[in-house]
Amino acid sequence: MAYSRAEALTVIQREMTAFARRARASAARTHPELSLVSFTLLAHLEDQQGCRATDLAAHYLLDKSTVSRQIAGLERLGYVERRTDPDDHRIQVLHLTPEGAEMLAQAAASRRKAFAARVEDWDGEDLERFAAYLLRYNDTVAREDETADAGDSADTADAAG
Amino acid sequence: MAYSRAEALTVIQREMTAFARRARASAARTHPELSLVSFTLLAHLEDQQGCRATDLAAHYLLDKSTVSRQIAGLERLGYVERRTDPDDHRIQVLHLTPEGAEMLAQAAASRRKAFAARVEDWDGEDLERFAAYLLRYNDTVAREDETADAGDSADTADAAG
DNA sequence: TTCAAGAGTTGTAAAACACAACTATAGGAA
DNA sequence: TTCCTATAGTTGTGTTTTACAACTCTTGAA
Repeated sequence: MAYSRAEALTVIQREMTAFARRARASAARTHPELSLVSFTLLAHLEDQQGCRATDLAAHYLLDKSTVSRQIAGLERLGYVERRTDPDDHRIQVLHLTPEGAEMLAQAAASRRKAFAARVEDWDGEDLERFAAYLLRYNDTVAREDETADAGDSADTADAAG
Repeated sequence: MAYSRAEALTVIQREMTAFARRARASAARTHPELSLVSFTLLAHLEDQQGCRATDLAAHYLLDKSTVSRQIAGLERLGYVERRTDPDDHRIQVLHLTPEGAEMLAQAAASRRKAFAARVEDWDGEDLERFAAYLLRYNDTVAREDETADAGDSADTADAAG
């Protein structure tokens, strides 16, 4: 706990990145039937109570074609359904099906179990603070993306990523 | 700041995952000539002052074939060199070349710049705590992997990813 | 000397991904 | 109205990342 500001920045970047590098493999091991991508897309649909493919692409910095194919796969599996917006037929609002919600819940539960074990000796206050820091950081990134959409400085958006 | 423990867990998992999902695209945008994988491999080589391909694979949960090809690419680019261990000719200790160190420094600097801007209004103490939490969490995961190697409970290793 | 284990490479295939070109819809302007 | 531009999404195509399996080479121990 005697970091300089610069050291803290270095550590945060390195550890966040290490975490990110492991994420895919970890998810694949714990729940082979639902990749990290699929899991996060379903989770976002649940969180948002449905949204457009475009919103998913923006939120996860993916090309719309990638999202389109991912969603097509999830639809084939029966986890996602499309509801065309009655006011604008260009828009398909994506929703979890009951099967999708169930699968998400199962995957979340097994992930959650391993995660909870990993932080079982953490103090509740530390967990809260950790959560708050992550939220604060990710909110900053999200706001950058919004302004980047308006302007053109997309290259400054989300670098430590 | 009035999360229950369960809520904090949920938030941490969700936000870490969202971060992980964006990481690749972000890295690609900020520094197109050095992918997230390449960057992390080079960074680990610098951090460890050289290591084996096997160590990289274990640390990032990648298959040894994946690491082998990544390293081959970095070697072609002149960023990494191999030094066969004189005592054991099976082992190739990987090291950054001066060019690799230079490239890493440049990529780190541009990532760092964007990152620093994102947390510029953060209090130093918060940054320290955030860094400490990440270290603490990742250390737990690393220890799990070690014990998993000894035993056979690889499925419990690194689930929240 | 034989043999099992570790380090690394290569063959192969699948998945994720981006870019570009396309269709279709919507909404405003001439 | 017609035309033009923008948005939402799909599809064609090619690259990259990745894992698994089979292989070579080296080591060390039986």
